[in-house]
Amino acid sequence: MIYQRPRGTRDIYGDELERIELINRGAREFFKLNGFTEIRTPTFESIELFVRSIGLHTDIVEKEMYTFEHDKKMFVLRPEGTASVLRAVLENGLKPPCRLLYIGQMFRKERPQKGRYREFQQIGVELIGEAAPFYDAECINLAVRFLDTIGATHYFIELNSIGCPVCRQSYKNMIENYLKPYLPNLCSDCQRRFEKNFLRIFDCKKDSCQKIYEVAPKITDNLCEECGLHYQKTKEFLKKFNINFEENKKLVRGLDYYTRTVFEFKLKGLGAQDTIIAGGRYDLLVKELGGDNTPCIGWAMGVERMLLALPELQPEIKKSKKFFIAVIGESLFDEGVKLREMIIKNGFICIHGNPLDKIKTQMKDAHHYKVDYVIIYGEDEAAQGVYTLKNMMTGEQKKISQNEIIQFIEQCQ
RNA sequence: GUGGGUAUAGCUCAAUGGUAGAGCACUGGACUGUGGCUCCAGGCGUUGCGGGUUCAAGUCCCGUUACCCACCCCA
Repeated sequence: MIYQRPRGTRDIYGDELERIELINRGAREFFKLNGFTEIRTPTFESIELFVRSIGLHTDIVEKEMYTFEHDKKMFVLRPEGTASVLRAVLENGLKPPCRLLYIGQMFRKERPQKGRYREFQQIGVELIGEAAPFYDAECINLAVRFLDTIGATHYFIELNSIGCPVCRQSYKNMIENYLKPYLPNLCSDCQRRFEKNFLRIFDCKKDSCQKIYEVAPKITDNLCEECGLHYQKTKEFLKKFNINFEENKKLVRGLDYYTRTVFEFKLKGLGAQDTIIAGGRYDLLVKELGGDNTPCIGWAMGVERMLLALPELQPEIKKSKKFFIAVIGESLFDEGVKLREMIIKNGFICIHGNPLDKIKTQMKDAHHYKVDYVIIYGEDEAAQGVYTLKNMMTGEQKKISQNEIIQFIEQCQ
């Protein structure tokens, strides 16, 4: 093999592509009906946009993003959708509140593993300019109902609140004091997280660390009054929506702009990357990007991961009947063209064989393409004014008139 | 970036250090207007790549690349 696709990329075709398109179409339809507008932003943006939104976690920018320079400016293949969408809202002067849907490829320079690729597709929604807890619940509700329409079921929802900068700061003091005696017992990763991004310690996968965190105070239990109330109301609305969720007080986010509600939809049996939808409230980000104070909430779904987990739960893709026209001899070509037009007009798939090929070759082609019916039209048929219709499943064939074949195609399911 | 596993025909995989094989797929024929079934015929593939050990390496050793899984990270 001389050429190979780059690490972490995939060639998508056939049934898999059809399933992805089915989900995309489903998303457009569903969210349009729920008052969303689709937005398509550039696949690359100025690097400053993401540096600004992600903050001073510069190692993410350097290690995890595809960057390139052009005309002395640095650009980056977008690693996520939210920053671009907010930039577009500000740049185009869209007036909040607005509800936006995006569908597109994202790029992250991570080492690939199960359910993690360097180029992947996300479907995401953002409710921009909505502060009330109802919208936290509504945002999750929309995800649930969308998953319903695409036939996904075996997931569970984890919910938490990580508060605002005020409660986070006081919680930080609390947890620092609490963990100080345990610090030497934590793994080296956790010791680093403790310094750089302390909420992330709860993501540690080591039992020895988790044992300590299990009984440590959680931010969820130490929210300020407003954040606590917001969380309470969110949960009440979720119950009114009849949505089952598990509170996970160790569910956190890596970036600072997240506030209050965070949630993930997870699937068992997916491997280490088991989150199919991740979302949360980000009340600080628009201001961070230079806009007015604008509370927002949204989520994004990884489409490939979704598909990887639920191939069998995809709604059956309707297989349209497939015809093959085997015209024998160039002089009869016009007849085949007419037949094909009629078949396609009726919404069926039709492949036209090469009229210069022997019938045997054309039959083999028909078999190769797994067609349902072959219509043979050669000298014999032309002389008798009929067509030979062969059912490739049963092997039966019969000669029928032009009217009969039109009737057959029109009644074909 | 770190760790473990894997790498043999188009695909899925065999081969106690001793001549590289099978199934499927593919091509042709039996079958000159009929695919699938049956039968017959057709594969010297730099065993990922580069070194080394050995009389002898797909097999052992070192390096390297790619893939898979996990860690880190996760927007």
